[in-house]
Amino acid sequence: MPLLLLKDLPRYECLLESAKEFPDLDPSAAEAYLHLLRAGDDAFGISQRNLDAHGISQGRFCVLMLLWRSVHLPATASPGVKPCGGGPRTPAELAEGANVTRATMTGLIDTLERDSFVKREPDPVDRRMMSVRLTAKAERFLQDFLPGHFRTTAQIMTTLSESERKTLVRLLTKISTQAAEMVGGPAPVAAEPCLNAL
Amino acid sequence: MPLLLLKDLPRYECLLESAKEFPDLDPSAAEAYLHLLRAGDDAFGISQRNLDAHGISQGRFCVLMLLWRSVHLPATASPGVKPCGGGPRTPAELAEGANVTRATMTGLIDTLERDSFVKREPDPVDRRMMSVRLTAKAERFLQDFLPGHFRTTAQIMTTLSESERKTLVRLLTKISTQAAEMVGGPAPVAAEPCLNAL
DNA sequence: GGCAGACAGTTAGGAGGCTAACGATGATTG
DNA sequence: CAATCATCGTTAGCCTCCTAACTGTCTGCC
Repeated sequence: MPLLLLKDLPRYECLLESAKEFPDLDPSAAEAYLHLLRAGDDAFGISQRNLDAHGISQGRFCVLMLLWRSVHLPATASPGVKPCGGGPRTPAELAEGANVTRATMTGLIDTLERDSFVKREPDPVDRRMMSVRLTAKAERFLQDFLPGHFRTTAQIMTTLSESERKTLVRLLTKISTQAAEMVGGPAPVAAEPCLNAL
Repeated sequence: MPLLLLKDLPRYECLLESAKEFPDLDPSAAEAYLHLLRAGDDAFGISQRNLDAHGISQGRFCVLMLLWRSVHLPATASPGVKPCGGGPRTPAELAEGANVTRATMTGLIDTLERDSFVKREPDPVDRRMMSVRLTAKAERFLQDFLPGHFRTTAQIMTTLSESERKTLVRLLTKISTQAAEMVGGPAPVAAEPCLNAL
């Protein structure tokens, strides 16, 4: 469980109470924000539990899925359809896809290779690069593991109707888009000295 | 950024494609699940950026907020209104509130105390316990930091109308409730030997 | 009183992220 | 061709989280 998070979210009245002291506090925004993090962490925790039971970490699973995608959803899908796969092969591409640094990816591939889930091979053309490949063992593992994983994630969303899911995705996409704009924007005012100047 | 996560979510058609191979894959559920984790991580990342700029980690901030709540939202709020505060004081209570282990809380308090944000005091009654208190420096820091923090979280939700926020909270609460039920339920089938038996 | 068990806080060691720097290789450009 | 710069994968060291085990203190039952 990666997120260090409040266990019990403050009730709405408490947010209103705090808003008296901090005019910048928008109660409905804060409520939405906290529920988003809480629900995300809850959902993540459920699938984490599933992964743990199979002795595989979220990071390793992510790498396996990226490699699996590059095998099972090849770039040349049906004609006239944009390709779904053609996924990453090199450590740098995998790091990009998994949203981690290359250094972290080196560590992940190290342990995956130690456990015989992947194999490194030098690129015959560009000698700076490596090529990472799933082993047969990993293929068997995924064939075995994925159905249960999909059932678990489906069960989390069981309580939502199809139209509710559509609505949720729409709202979440709005949030992600807004977040991306804020990241692209100016960095937050660094009150760097505040920590030590007090 | 705690979540190791796919950078680009698979498009819906790709989920449909994969569902052919895995009948257990519910495309709309998977889509909602992935967007939830992505949006949660995005929102978390934004506020993380804010915290980083002030040299404070998410974990430390969480502890400070719990302690702040116990000071500024006392258990005896307005008459007839359920108390908002009366927050935790001891390391064990803080660990419970922040959803981490007591060992982790020890480490957090260690560094907070090193930076003069909190002070440990032995409990005069029960000599097993400690009492953790915010220092004046921490109070000043929060007074300084929180307005910007609240503006940031409010900005993330800027794109959502009041009714959209209400809807979002309602759907997310459903998900959290469902997740809590799944956690309480039976543990996932542990295919323990699968890793080494292959 | 005395002892088993529960509980608070800490310590030790491991896993998985990160940044910063490195050597090796390839690309670009005079 | 040679110098410079970019890129790839790796290493080293740090931080924060975790689990497991330990010490000291309280509680309950004889």
